[in-house]
Amino acid sequence: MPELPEVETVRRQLLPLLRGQRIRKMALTAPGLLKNCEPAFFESALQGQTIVNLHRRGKYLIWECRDLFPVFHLGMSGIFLKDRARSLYPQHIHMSLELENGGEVFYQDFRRFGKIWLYREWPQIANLGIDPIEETPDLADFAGLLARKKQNVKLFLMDQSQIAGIGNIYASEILFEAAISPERNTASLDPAETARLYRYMLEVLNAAIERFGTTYSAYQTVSGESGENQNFLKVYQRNGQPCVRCGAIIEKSTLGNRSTFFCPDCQL
DNA sequence: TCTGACCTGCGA
DNA sequence: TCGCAGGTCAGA
Repeated sequence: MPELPEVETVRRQLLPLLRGQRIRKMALTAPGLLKNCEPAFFESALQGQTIVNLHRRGKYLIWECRDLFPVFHLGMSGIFLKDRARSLYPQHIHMSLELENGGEVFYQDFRRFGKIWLYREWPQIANLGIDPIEETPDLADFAGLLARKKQNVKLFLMDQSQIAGIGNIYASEILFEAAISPERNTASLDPAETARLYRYMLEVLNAAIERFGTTYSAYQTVSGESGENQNFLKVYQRNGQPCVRCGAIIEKSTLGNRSTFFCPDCQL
C-alpha cells in the first residue's frame, strides 16, 4: 500500500538508476494498467527516450523524459525493482525496462490496482491537493485547509484533493501522535489541536521516509529490501495491544469503509 | 455522500 | 472456502 513515504523512497532509489539514461526497450504485458494510450504506442514512444528526472506529487510518480512524461500510480501493491531475482511475485511483473547502459527496472503489481498514463506535456493531475513534503504548507495555510470544509478529520487527512499522499496507515499514525480521535470533525479542532495535527503530519511522514517506508503486505524497496517503518507503528494493526503512551488497549473500528486504529483513552 | 467494483494473496 | 486488506473511481 504505497503512500507518500513509500513512493518517495521509490523515487529516491530509482533516480540514480534512471537519471540521464536512455531507454533501449520498454515492454508492458498488462494493458489494463495503461489509462490513456495503447501498450504498443506506450512501448514505441518511450523507446529511445532519455530520462531527465523523476518527480513525485502525492502518491504519483512522474518520470520526466526528454519529450514525454510517463506517470505511475502504484495502487495497492505496485513496486519497482532493479533486480528481477528479488521479486516475490515474478508472475506479476507487468513492465520491464532495459536501459542502454545495461541496467534494468521492473514493475510488479499483483493486485493490478496500479495505473500508468503517458503525457506529452507536464501532467496536470486533476483534483490533487497540496503535497505536504514537496510543497509544505505553513501552519496558517494548513489551518485554512482544515477550516474550508467540515468533515471527519481522518477522511480529511486521506482526501487526496486536500492533502496529497496520506493513506490509511499514516492517517491512523498521525492522529495517534496528535492525540486526536479519528471520530472528530475538522470543525471541532481548537488551535492547539490543529497545530499538533500539522506538526505530526510532517513528523510522521518524514520519519517514515527516513525509514524507507512501511512494509505491510507486498511493499519492497527498489533494491528488494523491506522498509523499516513497520517496526515503529504505534496503532496501525496493533488492535488488542497496549497503547505505548497510556497502556490502554488499542481499538479497531471502521470509518469510511476503512479500518481505523486508535487509542480510546489518549486520543480525544 | 456512500457503496461497490476492481484484484489477488493470505490467514482463519 | 471465505473474508479482509486498501486506493481510486463510477454510479446510485
